[in-house]
Amino acid sequence: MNRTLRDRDDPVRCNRDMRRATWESDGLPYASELTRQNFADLLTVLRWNRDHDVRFYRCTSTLVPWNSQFDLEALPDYDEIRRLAEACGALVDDAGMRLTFHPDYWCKLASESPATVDRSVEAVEYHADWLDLMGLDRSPRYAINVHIGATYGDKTATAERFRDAVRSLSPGARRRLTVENDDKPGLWSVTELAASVSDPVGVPVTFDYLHHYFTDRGDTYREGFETAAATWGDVRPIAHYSEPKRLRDPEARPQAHADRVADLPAWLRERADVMVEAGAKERALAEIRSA
DNA sequence: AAGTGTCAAGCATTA
DNA sequence: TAATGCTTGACACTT
Repeated sequence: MNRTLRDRDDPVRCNRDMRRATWESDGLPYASELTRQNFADLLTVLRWNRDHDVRFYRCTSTLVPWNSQFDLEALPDYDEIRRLAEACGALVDDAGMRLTFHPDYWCKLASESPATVDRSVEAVEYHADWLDLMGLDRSPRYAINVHIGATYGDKTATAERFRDAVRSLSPGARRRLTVENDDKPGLWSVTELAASVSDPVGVPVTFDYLHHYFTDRGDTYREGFETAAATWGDVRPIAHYSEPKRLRDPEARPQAHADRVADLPAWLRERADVMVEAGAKERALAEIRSA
């Protein structure tokens, strides 16, 4: 989100949503209206980003609320929504910006439950539909970034299920999928992802700097990044950078992200497009640029 | 008008 | 066995 635009008297935001009861009573027409407003505001955010030299944007997964329940073409305002989406994509492309999605925590492609896998595959697919609607390349340049996010007590079997889910994706979804290292020691490190997911089925690994602290397996940050970077082929790698909130607030969980960042490593910026993950969002970026 | 608790989706971890 | 966090807003309800 963009805090500057969100905090205006007339807020600009792309995550208008509704609850189940509203979906059941108001259905597609209301979903269409929210989607239209979300895309209209996405265009405003992207213009702001272009004008302020913010070249990397993580878009909300609530861009099209309840999209698991319908196809985009079914929306009453589809034509207008498509025009707005195409304008968003053209702006991103013309300005050389990157735009990524990060499906929510319940997107579990390697779940032991086939129904959960089906819903998760469907979630990745509708994120890909949005990127297609915007006319953006089917490439991890415009990533749909997920975590495996679980082991189910058996990493080998979990990796196998993840690979099967990847193989079941449509080309537009599969070619944009990336997988990120987790933030708990028992879960997935960059080395494990590179070996069990990237090498066999070609999914690039997003290196998250803070998460590497919890899953480093003895590798330095640079070593972890190099392992991940090698999985990106011709596409410039994505890295996530954030600092622990605990540096400023001793009560905070070790995994919690700080509102701001102080030190964005130069070596990382040289090799990757870096997404700053900070509570203060674009303000955190402005502050390190002016420092 | 402003504040509070709960809400579609899944796991690992901690209490 | 039950909270908690992951992110933040929608909505119903209370003040």
